[in-house]
Amino acid sequence: MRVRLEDVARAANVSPKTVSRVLNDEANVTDATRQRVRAAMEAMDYRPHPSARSLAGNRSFLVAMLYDNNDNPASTYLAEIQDGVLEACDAHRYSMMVRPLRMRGGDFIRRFDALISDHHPDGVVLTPPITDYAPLLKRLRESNVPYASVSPQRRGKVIGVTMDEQRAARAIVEHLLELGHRRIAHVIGIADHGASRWRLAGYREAMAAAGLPEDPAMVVQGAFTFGSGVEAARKLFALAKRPTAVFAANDDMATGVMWAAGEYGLKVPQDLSVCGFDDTPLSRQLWPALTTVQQPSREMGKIAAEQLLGALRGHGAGQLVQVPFVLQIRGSTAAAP
Amino acid sequence: MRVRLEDVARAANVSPKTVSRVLNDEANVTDATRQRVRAAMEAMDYRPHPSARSLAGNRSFLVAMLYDNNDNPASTYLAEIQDGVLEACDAHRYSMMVRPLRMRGGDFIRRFDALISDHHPDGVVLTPPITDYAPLLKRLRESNVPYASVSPQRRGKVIGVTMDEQRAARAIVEHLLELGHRRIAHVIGIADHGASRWRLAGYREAMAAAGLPEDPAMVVQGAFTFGSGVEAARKLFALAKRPTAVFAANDDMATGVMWAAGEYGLKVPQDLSVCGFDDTPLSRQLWPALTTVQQPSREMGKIAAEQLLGALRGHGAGQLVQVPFVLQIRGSTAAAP
DNA sequence: GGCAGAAATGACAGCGCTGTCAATTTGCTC
DNA sequence: GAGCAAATTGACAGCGCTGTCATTTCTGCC
Repeated sequence: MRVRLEDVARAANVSPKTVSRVLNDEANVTDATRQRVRAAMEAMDYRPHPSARSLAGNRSFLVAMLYDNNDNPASTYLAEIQDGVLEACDAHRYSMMVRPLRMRGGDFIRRFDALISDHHPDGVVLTPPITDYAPLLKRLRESNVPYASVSPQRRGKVIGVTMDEQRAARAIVEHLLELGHRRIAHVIGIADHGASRWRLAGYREAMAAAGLPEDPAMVVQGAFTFGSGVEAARKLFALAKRPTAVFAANDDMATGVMWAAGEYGLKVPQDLSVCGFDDTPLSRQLWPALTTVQQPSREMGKIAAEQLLGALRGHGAGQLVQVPFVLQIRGSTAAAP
Repeated sequence: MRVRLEDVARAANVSPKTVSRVLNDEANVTDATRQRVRAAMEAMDYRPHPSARSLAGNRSFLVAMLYDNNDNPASTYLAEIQDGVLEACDAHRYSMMVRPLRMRGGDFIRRFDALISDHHPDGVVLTPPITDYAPLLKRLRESNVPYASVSPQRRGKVIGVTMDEQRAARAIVEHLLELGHRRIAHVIGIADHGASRWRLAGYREAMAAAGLPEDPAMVVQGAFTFGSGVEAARKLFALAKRPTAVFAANDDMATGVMWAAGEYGLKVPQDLSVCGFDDTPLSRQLWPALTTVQQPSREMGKIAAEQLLGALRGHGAGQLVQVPFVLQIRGSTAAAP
């Protein structure tokens, strides 16, 4: 039979309420009592019943991780974040639930509300691009549900984790500049994603700092997918003065650019340097391997969840933590021809 | 304030217990009453409190999806299964929780027990390679937790979903044979995964049926990773009589084979045909794109969860459903040189 | 040693449902 | 229309915890 809190109380010779206090790390328990109760819990392998705790205490010990399954980034990126979030939740004895929330198609507010009233999460972790949907953020604040973002965002009083995408993008373009490239193209990601904007801004910043005027033909719209990278590259390669280097806003599009280069008989990196962003496993498996920006996704998920849980448990308000990026210079970039 | 079952009961002019009966689709409620209660629920946007239901009814409405985060297959594969499982759970108003369970390192039984007593899932969905760990399956049965597998397994009285991997492997090797290949190599996956065994069996079957004696040098061990594919291929290419075609047990290893081909100056598919298994997104993004076997992962996750939920809700015992595979013939295979 | 105030502990109700079983209504048969 | 079994409905306790508030025990201080 299941060991209940009451059983532990009897074994430790205290009232159930005191065991509850120990369980929840509350104040006003002498160290001696706390020890005794802890020992009894241990000895009996006591496991509190989550539903009973939730019902009586009016909290669920549940964190929901939201992602957009419509135009989400690479699934490996999400999987890594998920792993990190899960690790943090486990450490704090919270459960985690993942929830897709399609942002295209209007009624996401209704679906979000349903999620909240169906599952009662104590907090929510937002992943890109959901982090960029202002109406949802507004709704989150209205419903008074604490949340943390794994996000390129860095403004406002948000808690979670971020990376300086603009500086990373600038750094990778500077790498191309150092290799002697001047005609450097950029393939933009989905327009309304924050990530796209910051990566573009970093590209522009680097080009401007190098004294290169912006050539509109060198900046083409993509959509974060392989196919969109192929199409964007075809436009670039059809130009009279084609670029010698392409910085695509993510690895999938960069892969598309490399594919298109093959079509046009351009050798990477001899004729064309290509770089991406994200450091997906794919980027290492290409030939040549892709120069890209690595972000510590797993760690970011973990940090975001920790900030959220810290705030939930009243340990301060939660921060917006910035993590470093790493430039992964690999075979797809070389000196300008 | 929250709408409770009692409120619905008052509105529909019945007892709380009757509302509960309607909520749980129980028998012995007249159609008229059922209608009335349903209408009241709808009108008040009633959402049962999961913890209260769980506590009183002694079930959690929770399905746990287990995966091995040690040597798991491609994360996209898992992500797709997860999506399918989630879809089925949502449809039946169950929650889903994903749980990594590292199989290397012995104490997975203890960690599994902790998972059960911490979260009380009503059922469990197993993904490869967890499906192959007999001790865990034994423990599942002992603890009386219903489970379904997404699995290459096809023997025994298991419920879930399966694909005929052996026949698929045979089919892809037959495709190579039809192209005129005779020296066909196979790169095996992690030895104790069921998937590896069946894919190898399919390879052997096809070769034997074509009257080709098995050449031990043509069968090399891999580990489902890109790197292991590279190494395996190097061994094959170093042979005096190198293969004209390689069938790798998954796409990641096939990608490694293609990489190694580049190192050796072998053109794919002119000098070497390569094929894989899984149809990961990666396989489409290579150049040339990879010939491979597509399995409907998302659908498989959904079916497994549906079988499990059906059994949980007493609609029969649950089946082992077999889904079809699709051979994806793409640019990486061509006539033998 | 006695007293006030703070700290520790406990009693008890109740969170929102469902299981059990009793009470009531319905549908038949004669 | 009485009598009986089956179907429907309801009363009530209780799932395992925590919130509230009352009670007891411990401090320090005069």
